[in-house]
Amino acid sequence: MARYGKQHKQATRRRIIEAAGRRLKRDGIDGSGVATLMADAGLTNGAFYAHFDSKEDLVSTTVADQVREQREAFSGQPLEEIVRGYLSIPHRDDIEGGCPSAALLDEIARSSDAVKGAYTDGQMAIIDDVAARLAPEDPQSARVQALGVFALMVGTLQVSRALADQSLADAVLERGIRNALALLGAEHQG
Amino acid sequence: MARYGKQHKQATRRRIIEAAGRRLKRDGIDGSGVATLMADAGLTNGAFYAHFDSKEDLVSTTVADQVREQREAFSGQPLEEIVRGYLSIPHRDDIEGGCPSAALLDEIARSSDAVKGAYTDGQMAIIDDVAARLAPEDPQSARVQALGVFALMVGTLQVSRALADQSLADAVLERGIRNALALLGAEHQG
DNA sequence: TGTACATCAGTGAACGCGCGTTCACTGATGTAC
DNA sequence: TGTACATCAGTGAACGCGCGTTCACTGATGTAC
Repeated sequence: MARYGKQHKQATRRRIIEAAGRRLKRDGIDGSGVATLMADAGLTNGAFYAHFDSKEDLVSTTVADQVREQREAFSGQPLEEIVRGYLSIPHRDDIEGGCPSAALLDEIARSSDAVKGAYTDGQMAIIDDVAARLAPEDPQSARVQALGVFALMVGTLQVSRALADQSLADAVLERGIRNALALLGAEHQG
Repeated sequence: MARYGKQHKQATRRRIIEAAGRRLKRDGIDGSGVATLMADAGLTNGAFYAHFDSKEDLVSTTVADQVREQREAFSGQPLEEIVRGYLSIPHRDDIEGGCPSAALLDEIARSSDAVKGAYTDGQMAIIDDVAARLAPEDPQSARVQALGVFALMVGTLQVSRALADQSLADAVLERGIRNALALLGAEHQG
């Protein structure tokens, strides 16, 4: 029935989404053209529409995939390790391999509802994971706490990336770790 | 000598820069075309190059102007009022009139060195203003502290803007205020 | 086992459009007399 | 005071280019016999 192996097209689709994850974080959504995104996956522009309805479809799919990957990267790690890894120099210096929120948050905010929805759904899953560990008995308050810490981490990474003065940029990361742990610890024990 | 009043062209330039401030924050850098930017100022595309060397020139100029305006908005206010104003619902809901960092930080990070430099210079002036008030006797540590609080505020505003659930978005702002004040107060007294 | 065939993933040229930029021009302005 | 003029801010059409998208096609694949 199927002329090609069943996994063939699906594997190509995966390849496009993974390459797009890196490209979008590096060059932004508006800064990444369909032809470039396809070339990154080793294909030409024409094949694109056999895999996605539109560029927006790819962007929604990729954002969802990126956030899911971020969630997996966090899973199983102690909270303190998550914070230290997130606010590390390697993560700061690896925009295209790093957290999609830090790279794309304000462009996502300007995007269509489909993209925003894909982002929010995935991000809230991460928040709920953390909240469940913080205070399973008071999920509503724990969510807000987790979001507060997450916002601090995203902002800190962005600021550290924007600073030209490297020793200052490094110091901001260190301070960010201290601040994040304080916000986690105080509530956790209180 | 001058056929038009001296202030005429200068006033037009101002008009372009101010309109561009709003447009860039609303639609992003890549999302704002020269023709649209000029139409916002009540002009046509052709006149653009009598005022700026290139789109990049306008972007650098506008980013610098926006950050300078943000600095003025902060000046004279007590730190606590700055935090409460920044993390307020009106500011969250007014992207085009609000803080350029919250609207554009990750797009600025992807821009040319000219744009990044214009941003960093202005932003560090704000940071130094705050640092001088926090701990004039230890400017280096106060700078890092001020940057840490600023990063928290930027990240919190972005996250609050991205959340679809409004009551959650509002709660994140409230928590952000508490967190920012804690980071200011602890150090201030320690 | 070897060949003819149907499938369909991927190619590459073309579409209309908006981009940043250039330029010949228009016409309102302030000045000179 | 009224007119002729030089200035120059702003107009609008045009440039080459890359965008997102479409489509006729190619050619490698697995299947049928």
